[in-house]
Amino acid sequence: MNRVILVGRLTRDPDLRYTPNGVAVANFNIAVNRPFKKEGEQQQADFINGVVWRKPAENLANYMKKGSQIGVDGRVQTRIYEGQDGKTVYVTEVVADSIQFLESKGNQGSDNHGSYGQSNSGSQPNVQPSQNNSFEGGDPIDISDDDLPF
Amino acid sequence: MNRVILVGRLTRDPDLRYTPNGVAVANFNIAVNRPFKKEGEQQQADFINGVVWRKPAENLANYMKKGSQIGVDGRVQTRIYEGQDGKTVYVTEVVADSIQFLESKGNQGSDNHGSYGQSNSGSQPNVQPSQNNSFEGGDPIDISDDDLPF
Amino acid sequence: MNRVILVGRLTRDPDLRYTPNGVAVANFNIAVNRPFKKEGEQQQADFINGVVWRKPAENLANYMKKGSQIGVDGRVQTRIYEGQDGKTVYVTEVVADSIQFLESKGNQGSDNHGSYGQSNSGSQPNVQPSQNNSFEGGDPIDISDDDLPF
Amino acid sequence: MNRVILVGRLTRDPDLRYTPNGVAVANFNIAVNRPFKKEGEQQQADFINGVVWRKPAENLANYMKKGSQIGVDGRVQTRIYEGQDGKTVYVTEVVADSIQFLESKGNQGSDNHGSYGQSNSGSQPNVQPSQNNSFEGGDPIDISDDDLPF
DNA sequence: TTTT
DNA sequence: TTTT
Repeated sequence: MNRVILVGRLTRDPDLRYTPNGVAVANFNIAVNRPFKKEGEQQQADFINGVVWRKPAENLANYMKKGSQIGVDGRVQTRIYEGQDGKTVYVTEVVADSIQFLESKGNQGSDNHGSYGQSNSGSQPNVQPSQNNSFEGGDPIDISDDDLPF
Repeated sequence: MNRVILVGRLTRDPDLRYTPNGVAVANFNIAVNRPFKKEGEQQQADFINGVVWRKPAENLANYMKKGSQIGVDGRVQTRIYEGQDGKTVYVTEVVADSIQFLESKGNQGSDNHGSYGQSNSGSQPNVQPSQNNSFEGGDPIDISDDDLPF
Repeated sequence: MNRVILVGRLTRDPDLRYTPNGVAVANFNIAVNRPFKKEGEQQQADFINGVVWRKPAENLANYMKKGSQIGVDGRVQTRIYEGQDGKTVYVTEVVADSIQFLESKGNQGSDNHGSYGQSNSGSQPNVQPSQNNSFEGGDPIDISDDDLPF
Repeated sequence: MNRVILVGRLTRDPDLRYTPNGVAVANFNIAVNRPFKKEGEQQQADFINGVVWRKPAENLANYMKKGSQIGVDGRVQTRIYEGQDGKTVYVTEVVADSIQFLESKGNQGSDNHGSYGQSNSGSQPNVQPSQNNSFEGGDPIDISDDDLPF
């Protein structure tokens, strides 16, 4: 039994890539606001890394961008990899089984929600396979179909 | 919206400590088995870090130990702290609102489920405040009541 | 362990009432769309009854109305009561611990989303205690503080 | 977004049937204990109806029985049917995507956990298609593959 | 008695 | 640094 449900906003555009075997995988990060405790306190949030595979990965990259509100239904995954310095890195992230697009209408017709510079939000969707296969802050090496959880 | 539900087994005895203000907090790690994919594959699991505060922290440390099966209802939390080497460490963990003890009967009357040596499972419960306040693999410094999520 | 998370739209305005002791309780029903199975199929939904107590009940009635999108975090509750015909009625509903308002911006500035007539959406919020204490389709009799789940 | 997680005990043996097309479907009811409120109060529980399809339905009927502790991961479903008296009946139940068997070892070697009489727990598993297709307290008529949620 |  |  391992189930996570989150509703939050993407802190950057989803990062879509493809495994050597052509399987789509998108990494994303969402800000999930914590409930307010006290008057006058500023909003706090958890910034949670997520991964999603195959068709939902492409849909996420095609339709959602920085600032988009999404619902995530998935599970908590832990994995380890060796960092550049040879040290073991421990990763805890959410693997999404499905992602719901909230606010889709309001979002579509509007501006780019504060994305800029390094971001590719706006007119052209970021669905092209990346020329470099490293994950931003993730496993830089061996994403193969053997990693697929299904 | 931020909700996590896990059922798994403690990979070690819960680590109960107290903040300077006397608030109980327990760190734990549970192995949550993944569903079997194929015949003949060996069991895989996610090893998820958790924290629980106050009374449920003391209950966990008093009644559960390495190998105990528990259900966790909580939320995903991310936080950062500065490591010994001055680098920022990113932590993703589960903050438990409540913990259910599964298998309590079988566990009570039985042996110590493989705990040994450095473990304090068995006759004496590990509820005494620790003389040193550092977290194993966590924030070594400032645990005060201000950190409390409620 | 009993946890439910829903995201959907109110099918009518929330129905806010007060127990004899002045405790606020709101009944609501939300339509939760099922994922599309096939092209060309029409949208299907589950229509789930919910209850929420105290401050979140008043907030729901004050800020949300028919058509509003909400997230619900709660538990499944079953209860029985005796119907008008003397037969036992079995009720399964969701008791919300917390409700998140989604789409709040788009909703505030806009029209009344199809509410009319018998509905009180619009200018005057429906927070006044009702003169009659019966539940629409629920337990018609004894709502006292003893029923409170906390 | 529609997710339910429950941990509880079967209040009777699962009821396994087959659709005319040979698809397995099991109905079950689990008691989910509520958290204790006060010292001296007696344990309260919610008694929740569930359905599960295909292979997990057969596994549930084969391995679990009245009293077995299970974890359920699924969604809330509402449906209506016409009762014997011609009145519309509203049903709210949990459709399980997956069911985890808790306590499996302790359960296997032990006695029948209080089942008796009308129950078929014990040596022979209740996997045979029933000669009559009515659901105990459910839709008495048309269970066809069209009802399958996947 | 059903929402977009 | 991983549980049954």
